[in-house]
Amino acid sequence: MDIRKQFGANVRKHRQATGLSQEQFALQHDIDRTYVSGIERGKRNPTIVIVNKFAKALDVSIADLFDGCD
Amino acid sequence: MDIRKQFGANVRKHRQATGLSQEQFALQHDIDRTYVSGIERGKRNPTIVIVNKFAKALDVSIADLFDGCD
DNA sequence: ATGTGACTGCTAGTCCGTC
DNA sequence: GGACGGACTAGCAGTCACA
Repeated sequence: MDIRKQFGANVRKHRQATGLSQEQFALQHDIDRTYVSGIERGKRNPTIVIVNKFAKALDVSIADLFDGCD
Repeated sequence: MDIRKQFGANVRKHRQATGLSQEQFALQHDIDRTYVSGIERGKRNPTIVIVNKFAKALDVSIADLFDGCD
């Protein structure tokens, strides 16, 4: 599976676990609304700094966001 | 600790575990030698596609490359 | 065998929208 | 609420000469 899709799926899973919408989540953590959308759909190829930002925002480890890769 | 430095340190650790020099490693996996150098020194902010490439080249999981990040 | 600055092409990251 | 498009700037990918 494409790593971008896997990463996006994990972001979505953990965001939904927080009960927040993409918009609420984006606003709360100072991220662009459309960027969250793009990430979750696997259309983006984020840098590790962004990965770190999402991990902290979702309150999960970075490893959790790469769960299922391989 | 800066995630770029942590990532770089982990890459270096696992590369050295293979017994290969930066140059040998770079040649073997079709990566530029100076790029490996930049990564290991934490001067680069690679994308997850690159992270995936390094994980496969080093034969470790992606989580291993983020070991020690909080 | 590795560190470093500089460079070009392209894309990551951001902002405005519509459906 | 979320998908998707266009446009823009900052910064990454990839490479080189040189130390």
